Amino acid sequence: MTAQSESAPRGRPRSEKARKAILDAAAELLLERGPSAVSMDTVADRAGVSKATIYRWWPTKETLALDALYTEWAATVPEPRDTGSLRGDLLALLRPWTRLVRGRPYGRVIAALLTEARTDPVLDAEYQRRLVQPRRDQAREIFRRATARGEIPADVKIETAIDMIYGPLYHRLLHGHAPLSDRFVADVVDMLLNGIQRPCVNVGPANPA
Amino acid sequence: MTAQSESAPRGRPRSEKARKAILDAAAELLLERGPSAVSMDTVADRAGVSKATIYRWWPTKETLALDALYTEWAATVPEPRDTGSLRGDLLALLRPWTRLVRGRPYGRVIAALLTEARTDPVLDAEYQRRLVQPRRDQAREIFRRATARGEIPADVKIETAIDMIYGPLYHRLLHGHAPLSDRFVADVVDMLLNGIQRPCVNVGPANPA
Amino acid sequence: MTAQSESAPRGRPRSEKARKAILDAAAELLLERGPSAVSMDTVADRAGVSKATIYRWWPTKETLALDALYTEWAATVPEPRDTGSLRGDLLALLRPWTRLVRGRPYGRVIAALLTEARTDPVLDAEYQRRLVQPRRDQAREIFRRATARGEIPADVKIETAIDMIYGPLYHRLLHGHAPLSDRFVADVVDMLLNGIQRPCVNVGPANPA
Amino acid sequence: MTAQSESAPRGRPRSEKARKAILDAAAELLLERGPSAVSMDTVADRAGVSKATIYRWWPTKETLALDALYTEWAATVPEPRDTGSLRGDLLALLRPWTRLVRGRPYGRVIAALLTEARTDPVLDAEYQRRLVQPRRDQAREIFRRATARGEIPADVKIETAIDMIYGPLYHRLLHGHAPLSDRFVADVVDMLLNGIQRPCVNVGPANPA
DNA sequence: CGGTAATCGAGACGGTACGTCATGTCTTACA
DNA sequence: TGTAAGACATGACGTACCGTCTCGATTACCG
Repeated sequence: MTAQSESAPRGRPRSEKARKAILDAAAELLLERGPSAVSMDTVADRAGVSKATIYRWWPTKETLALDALYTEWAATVPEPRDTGSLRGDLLALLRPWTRLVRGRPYGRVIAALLTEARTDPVLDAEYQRRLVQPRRDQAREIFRRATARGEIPADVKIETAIDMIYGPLYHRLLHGHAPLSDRFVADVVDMLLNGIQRPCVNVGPANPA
Repeated sequence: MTAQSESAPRGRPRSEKARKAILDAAAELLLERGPSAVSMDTVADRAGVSKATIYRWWPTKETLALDALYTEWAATVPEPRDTGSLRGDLLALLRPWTRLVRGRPYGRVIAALLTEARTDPVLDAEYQRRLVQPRRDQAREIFRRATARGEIPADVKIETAIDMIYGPLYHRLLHGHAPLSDRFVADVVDMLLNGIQRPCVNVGPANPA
Repeated sequence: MTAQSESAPRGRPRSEKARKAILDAAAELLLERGPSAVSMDTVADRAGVSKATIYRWWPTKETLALDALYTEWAATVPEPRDTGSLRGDLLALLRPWTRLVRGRPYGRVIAALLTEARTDPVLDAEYQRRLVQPRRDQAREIFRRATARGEIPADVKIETAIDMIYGPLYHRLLHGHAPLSDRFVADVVDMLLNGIQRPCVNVGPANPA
Repeated sequence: MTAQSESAPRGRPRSEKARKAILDAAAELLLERGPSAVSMDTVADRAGVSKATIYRWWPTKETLALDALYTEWAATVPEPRDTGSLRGDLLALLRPWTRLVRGRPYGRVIAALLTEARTDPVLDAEYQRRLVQPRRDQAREIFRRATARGEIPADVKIETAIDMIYGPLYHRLLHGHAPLSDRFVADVVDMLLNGIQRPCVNVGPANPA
């Protein structure tokens, strides 16, 4: 028997059906008609739910959007495994993400969340905790393994390196000035690993066979 | 008789005073109270101008915001000169920009513009033309000079390299997970130039004294 | 079990307080500052009510004006009783109405309603139903009693006779070229009853000397 | 030769073409799309004329509407001649008018003018002078002739009698509750002449049985 | 024939009101 | 207590007129 930390819940229990309908409606609107189409009225209407029920559980529509996005992503993204090399690990982390992100107009959704997060510290914290940090934690672990393998020096600034990876990807996602192709992902990884400064007198290619 | 390129402007001429008042009011609201505070009513009120006058010249408030931002930036940003090395050129380009951008909450403003630009192609084109491309043109020229100097191989993918520079910077600007310090800028540049992969048997440091 | 003619009213009930405040504000503005002063913004402001609340219940400001006017009049106008003669009945019907109408600038209000009613069939129907027909029904009943009494022939065209009564009254009300005095009302009634064509060799009591 | 009270008119003379175009456009809009369609912008646009030119000569759009209406009517209405009897004179006066008025939606135009005239004394005076008094003058003259002929007693209140004629006609024109037919006009005239009160032992020819 | 002066077109301007829409709160009845 | 229904205050939206204004261009006269 497990300890029941919750006191007995009185009254009508929360409707799981309503919760799902709301998140689904929000995600659908978010991706198909853009963040500006996510009005509480529209979500309520489409979810067949009362507006009060939404406000009961989500304080703002951005919170709802974040939750909807998280629900979509959490279900989709797998945990990458150790491929044996830094390059391989990074590609294994980034490729699925870029493929997910390319398929639908996530750029404007994330931009909308960022707009609000830059103003609302509570939303910001939640955004960081749920969408940003998990990815960075994965990357951090990958760099840690690379250090352990001796692929990179111990004094490499990991946080900066992570920004060197995700920065260019988000840049294209949000600015849309060029496609977020698999090729681009590989180039970003290789540039970070090897640098661009004149033919390095390295032994062998970036990933020694 | 000289060719008259302009046809005679008929009717009352546009009020330069009103134009400035509107842009100033928009910029002020944008930076002090955030993009959501830029309502046409508020701008009109603060600029002492009729709403119709704003709509006469700016179709949407995002267009206005973009114009206001551009006006601020165009006046502020200097043209960087040739420092003699790729590293020096990049730092000379990026440091003034990061200092400008750090000083005020530009992150949310740009995020708001991006949100709209991802949906409205007309705004997107204007955003690219006025805020994105000029910076990228500068960076492209810098990399071209570096190639000419022999600092970097001719087959380096310049566009990707530009994303490797601006990506991390915009990443911190927009996500705000870590500060956009001068130190960070230097680290980004150095990582791009040298890579992070194990001690390279280069001749000398990145910037030979 | 009793028949429940009303289905259970769901949701927040309509605010009776708001309804009254709106009608009062509208009537006040209508009569004190004229129909052109009845803007939705002004009514909302004066009633301490949201504009959306007004639009929720009244589709146009003319509908609101009609409702406000009806509310004022319905409360004021008594049902006339049988005085025993056609002349007495007509005077008993018309005198209270002219006194009511004289007291305040109803002319412009009715003119404004008519302007709109001549264009909008829906408003017209409502205007006829609530402000015109009740009066004509009263007059029709009076003429019917007079026919029964033998005061007037059975072939008198009642509808025309009603227009002969209300026409001159409305004419002075709307055109304002001469006062709508009690004297005028009596003269209109007498002219209708006796005609103006040379001294009639009547025995009758229409104007007992 | 008459004395020229005007000093020589300096400057560019008023454009007769513009004047006509404005009045035509106003009349057209007034009758085809209703008084609410007569906006200064629309008239200016349709007349191919600058707004300033309209304001130069007409202070308000109601003044313009009145002028437009008067221009139409003045051209249309003939002066009735003496038919030899009061009844004939009245019918000769009223029938052309009702036919003119029936043909187009004048009701709403007049209602709109009245609405404004009840508030604006200047417009009211102009309305009375140009549209009301000429008609009443004609009617007054007709009644005067009837008195001279001995058709009606000398003590008949002429002004009231005129209201008994025009009142019912305007009533149907403005309220639209019944058609303004030739039959109705004749009935109004006959009711005024003979009264409705029981078969009068007249000798007169008003309604020869 | 050139100067003076009013009118004309075009159209920008500061306002006010329009009617709609979204936000977030509330009140009620039902589950 | 949670939920559906829906009324409510607030306030921005984008549009349409209002009446005023500032231009340059036009068209008379008058010296």
